[in-house]
Amino acid sequence: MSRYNPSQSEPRWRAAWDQADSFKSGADPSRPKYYVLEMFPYPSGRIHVGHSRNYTMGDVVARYKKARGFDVLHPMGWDAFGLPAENAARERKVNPRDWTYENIEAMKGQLQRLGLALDWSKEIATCDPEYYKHQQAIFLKFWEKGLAYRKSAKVNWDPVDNTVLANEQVIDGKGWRSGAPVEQRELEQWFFKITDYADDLTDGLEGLTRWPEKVRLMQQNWIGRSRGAHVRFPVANAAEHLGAEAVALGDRIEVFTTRPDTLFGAAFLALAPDHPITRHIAQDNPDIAAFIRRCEQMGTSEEDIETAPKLGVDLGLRVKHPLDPDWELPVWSANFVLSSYGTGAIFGSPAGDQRDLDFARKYDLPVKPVVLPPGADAATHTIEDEAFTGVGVVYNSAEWLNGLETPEAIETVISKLEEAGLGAGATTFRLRDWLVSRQRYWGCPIPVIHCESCGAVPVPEDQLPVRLPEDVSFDRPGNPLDHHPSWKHVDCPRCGKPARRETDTLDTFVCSSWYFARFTAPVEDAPFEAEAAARWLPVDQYVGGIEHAILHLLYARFFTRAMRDCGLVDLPSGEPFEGLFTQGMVVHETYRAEDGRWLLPEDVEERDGSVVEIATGKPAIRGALEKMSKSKKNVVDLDRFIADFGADTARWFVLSDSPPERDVEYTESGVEGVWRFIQRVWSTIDALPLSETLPKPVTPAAGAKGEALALRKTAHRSVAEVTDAIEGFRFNSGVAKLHDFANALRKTEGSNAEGMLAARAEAAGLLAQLLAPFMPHLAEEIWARLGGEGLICDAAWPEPEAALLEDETATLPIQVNGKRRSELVVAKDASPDEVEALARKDEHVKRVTDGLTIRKVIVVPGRIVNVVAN
RNA sequence: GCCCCGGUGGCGGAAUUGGUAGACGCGACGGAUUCAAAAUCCGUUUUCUUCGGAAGUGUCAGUUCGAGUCUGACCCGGGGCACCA
Repeated sequence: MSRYNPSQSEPRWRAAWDQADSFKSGADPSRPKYYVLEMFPYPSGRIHVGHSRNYTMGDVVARYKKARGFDVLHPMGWDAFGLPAENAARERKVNPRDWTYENIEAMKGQLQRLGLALDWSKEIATCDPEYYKHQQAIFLKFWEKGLAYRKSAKVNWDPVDNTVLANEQVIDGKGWRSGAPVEQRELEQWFFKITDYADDLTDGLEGLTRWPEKVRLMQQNWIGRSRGAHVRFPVANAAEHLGAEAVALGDRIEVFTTRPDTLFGAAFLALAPDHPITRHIAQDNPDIAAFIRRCEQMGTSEEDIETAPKLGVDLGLRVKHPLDPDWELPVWSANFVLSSYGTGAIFGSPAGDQRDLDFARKYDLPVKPVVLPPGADAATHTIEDEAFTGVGVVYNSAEWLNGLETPEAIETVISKLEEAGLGAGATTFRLRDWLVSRQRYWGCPIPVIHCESCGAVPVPEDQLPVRLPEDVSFDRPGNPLDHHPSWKHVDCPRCGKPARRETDTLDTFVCSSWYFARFTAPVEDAPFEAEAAARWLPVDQYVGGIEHAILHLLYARFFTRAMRDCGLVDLPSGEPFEGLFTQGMVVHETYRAEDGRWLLPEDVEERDGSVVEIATGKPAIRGALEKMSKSKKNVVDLDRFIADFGADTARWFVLSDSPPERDVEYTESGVEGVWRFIQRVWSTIDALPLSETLPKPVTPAAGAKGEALALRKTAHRSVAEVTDAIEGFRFNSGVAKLHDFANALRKTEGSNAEGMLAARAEAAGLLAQLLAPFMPHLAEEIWARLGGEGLICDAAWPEPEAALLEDETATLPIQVNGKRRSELVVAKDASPDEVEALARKDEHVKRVTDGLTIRKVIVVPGRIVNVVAN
């Protein structure tokens, strides 16, 4: 009996796949296409077992779809621009380019050793000028179309990474990479007009039925569409308080509200502290200037905001109620009004909004309820400390409005406002435009030249790419492109006068917003071939981490729409990813020394129930299970793992036990279990007689009886079950079913029943085919051993024989009053009456119903019998 | 505070439309093999039990002939959003 040796077997099969060009896409355009993609990696160094889960899942799908007859595109590339390369340059004095390409080479080898069915002919690296020159062309196209623009705005500044960040990259007020608290700076920067698509991006979510509900919800919340109205309040005493500039600032104050139906409950207007009118009045009013300063000094952290009291100051300004000219309202400035949302101004309706109520109570402003909650009595309903924010019936308002239900009242008020020319229905969004400038070196240069006479001028297309200079110095902080002696000095392409090159680079999320399109045909003279993109897009199955739920996945959806509208891609929906799967991580135990150092799991051991560091003998602390990461020292290197156990073990392990969307814990014993399984499968195959005497593995063992028939049933049932599991992304269930199947096959060893050899040969062939997407090397080895034709990766997926999926008899559980008491073996086509009669005669049923009357017997054919007795 | 997801043996988890709860794996225990160990193989493994059976899927109620699955309230864990008008 031989053992299975992956280190000998696996390289042989990878060479065979390479030689046959097995995974080349587009080989047969008559087949339906299937595009499967895993989020491409950042070349950070080396791949560990944690990374491999993502690629393995995509690979199962790719291999399965190929077997199902699809022309599969499964490419791989490198999200190669980014800060770690610059940090490496600073710390180790290496060139970011060299560092990146070395990592790419190392990681490519690792991915290849994992046995992934990838089409490497489509490989791309975003830091390659061949890639980013097209990105620069797309940028210029967006600019031409008004989808890219430059403006001065308050932006998020990361003081550690020394660059600005998009809103999406600020998590809890901190930079997404550095974790440093973000500062606000007024800078002139490039933006993409993602807000143009805010509506469409929200509406499009509904069609993404193969996306996780959770991701769609997160995007919906992030875009934050609210429908309501803009309402303009005429200023009653503008001349007094705003002076000659009243007209410039507007003699009306516009607010946004989602509840125009509560307009008659208005008690005040409130402006943001940095609203232009607030600022203007503050020029001559020290009290208000002091208030603004005080608001600016307030923290922006979660805790600060939660505990911050409502603060405000009366600006002295008064406005007229838009639907009642005799009614004047005071105008305040309040710290809870944000200048960045809506119009930066609100009308306070204290009975219907908790913040307004808190504010009104504090400053003694009137609280008039105008919405009557369902079931409440108009005569007695009052508001104390809690506002009523729900829907109901309007009262205490204008005659024409009283008595209307909330939705109708909203519509009615909007029409009245429109008639009066003082408002209109409106939709606002939380989403802001995407800030894409970065003050970094290792990114795609923005192809713009700044000229004193001509302004910002696009680099002519025939001069693209604008290449990054390679002779850069990281000796001082800041952007090396700014410090470069010559790179930024160019002549204006329009007037020829000396000008300055834009030294900002594009956010690396721009690179990942269209790479999936370039994969379809990475040609030289275009971002991608329009025809190829039209055939392959959208991606049928995308696999990646949940951490990109908003960032990458939202940007890519925007970018695809923008490319569509620039005529670059023919994809009417604008949706790049038809199916999305967000996989869980591989987590592993962590250990720390008492002084806080992270320790490798192999550097600690258990002594008398507690953990100690082997080197020092000092106690160590067992930490939480954490996602594998270098900084926590709990990674398992993929090369090391493959050398010890083989790629198939890694693949099988990361798919076992936990559902794909949840985390899976890395354990030595789990890995050993996989190793045992592989050896057992191999020895089961090895126990079959030599291939010459065996039927070919695809031959049905027709006419089997008894034990042989039972094995055939198990085999064909397994085909159906494993197929379902793969289709439904339940790889852990597929793994379990394959365990069952392999165990069943193994149990038939030594049986001399009639027709058994043929049945075993057939089953072994089916087992190999079902294993193939999960453990492709072992599957090839078995296939060859059985004398299968060609490579198993080229074989068509097996179809179960329908007749073998059904039994002639059914085992029905019998319940009495819902409790299982017995079971009954009946013919599959037994009539309900027969089954009922048998159930009534059952010994256990008789015993349990002794002394009771059987009221009813429910027979669910083929499933269950329930006897109701009392 | 709002929204979403989850809670099943010692552990990871299975049970896809309401129909035999605990598949499969890990661990543990017992046995075989061995001078011994490793490896391997066989068996047991939800709990209680008077060995007939009884209880059991976070808690409490409900719907149903029948609930892990559906409904309501609550408890616990995880995630997202957050003075967003």
